[in-house]
Amino acid sequence: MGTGTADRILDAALASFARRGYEATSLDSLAVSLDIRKQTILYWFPNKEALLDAVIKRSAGELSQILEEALARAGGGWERVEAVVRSVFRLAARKPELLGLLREVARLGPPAATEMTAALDPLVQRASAFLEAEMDAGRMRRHEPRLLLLAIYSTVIGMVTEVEVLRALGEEPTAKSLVRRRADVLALLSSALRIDQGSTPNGPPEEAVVTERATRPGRPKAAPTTAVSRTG
Amino acid sequence: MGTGTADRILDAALASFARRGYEATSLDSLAVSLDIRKQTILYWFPNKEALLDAVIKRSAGELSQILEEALARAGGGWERVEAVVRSVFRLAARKPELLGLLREVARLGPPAATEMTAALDPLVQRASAFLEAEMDAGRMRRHEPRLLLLAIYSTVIGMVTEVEVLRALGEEPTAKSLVRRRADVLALLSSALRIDQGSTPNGPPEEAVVTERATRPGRPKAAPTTAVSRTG
DNA sequence: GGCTTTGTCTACCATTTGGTAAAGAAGTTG
DNA sequence: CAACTTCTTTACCAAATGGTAGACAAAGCC
Repeated sequence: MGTGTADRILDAALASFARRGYEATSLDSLAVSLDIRKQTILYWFPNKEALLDAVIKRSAGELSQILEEALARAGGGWERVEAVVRSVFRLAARKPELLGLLREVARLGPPAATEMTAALDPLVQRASAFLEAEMDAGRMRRHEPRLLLLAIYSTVIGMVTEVEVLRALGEEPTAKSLVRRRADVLALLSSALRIDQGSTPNGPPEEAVVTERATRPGRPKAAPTTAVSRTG
Repeated sequence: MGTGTADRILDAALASFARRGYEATSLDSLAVSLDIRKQTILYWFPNKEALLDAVIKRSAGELSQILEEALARAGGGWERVEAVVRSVFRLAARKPELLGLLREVARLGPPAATEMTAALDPLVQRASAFLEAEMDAGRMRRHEPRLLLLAIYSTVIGMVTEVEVLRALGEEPTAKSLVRRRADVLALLSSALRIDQGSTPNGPPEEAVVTERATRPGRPKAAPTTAVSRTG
């Protein structure tokens, strides 16, 4: 990441906006965490909202770049869905703030959300068109593409950012759990969307199974001790 | 809802916490919207956090009551999933604040989330056990029950509360759109989870989706004491 | 009537917030 | 060196925030 002051501020702001929320982040606390004075922040960004805007702009760029690259590497058909999902999960491990910010901005609404929306719109359009094409080709079950996209978005983002709900379900937010969640999301999406399940038996469901095996050999739902009793 | 001061405060707080968020809701603005003084709020609730707690307690109770009733009326098997989803969508139309609060509390984390979690835990346990039983009975595709639950939760809540994402997708947050979304969610979940044994007596899933005759005939008189029209 | 309880209010207050003004400090350039 | 630009700081500030203390009115109770 950047070494310049502005970049350091953006990093800290991104982290705090994502984890604590925009309103709950004060310029002072941000400054303290960076060991600078609040006025330095206000020198680089005229006010708090401008800071948020800058964070959104940079993050949206990074986000779409990551997804674009994943798509560029990916093949066609279902592979593309998988590539995107994997990218998001990788991001959840490597830079969860980006996804946290996405969630926060969606909560904040306009004008913040408008900017994020605009930046990610090309990807949304591509995804929408892709889903429709897949349906037309008979490789996916037919649904309203936009709503399907929202369902996929919600599921993946939920699996990755809904820490409290995960906790409520007795799922710890560890790296190992993340891998399991990824496998499950892919399996779930596959059974929800794919139509070709009968024809190509072994090729497609590949990586998900591979990574899952990597977690632990004997994990067949032993359900040790408590099912769920997280009442901390 | 209640006519007492405490109840009116709870109503307004619920609405504002859900729509604007906890931090963005000031006791003063709340008081203004109720045409009372801030100190009256602090008379009934010792501090802001206690107010949030009370809102959560009441809302969690209402929420679980609604779901319990829906489950009590519902039959078995897939019908139960449908009943719950329908309940949530009905709630989204009739009292969206409850779902908004759920989302907000999940964002806030402990201690708020802990309370909500505790209150809804029985339902979570039932749901989890139910899903597992359905899988064991071979009526549902096998997945990790808790993660499946999270996926369902995320999808439904997303469809209902992610206003900004909906807007980004070109989906207007109207009542008509809500009905479409409900149909789509049910169809999606159906194709994702159900193992169709080919002996479905009630026709294809799409039909069953539209069965519910909407609650058109009689609206229950005048709205019971508006739940905060706007806040300064 | 007096006395206490209950509920709402006015009057303050300490802190925090985002933000302004302007003074250094540290180069860069003429 | 002096002027200028770039960056960071100190010194303030007005508004808003959550919260305390206590006056005041209306009941209920003896």
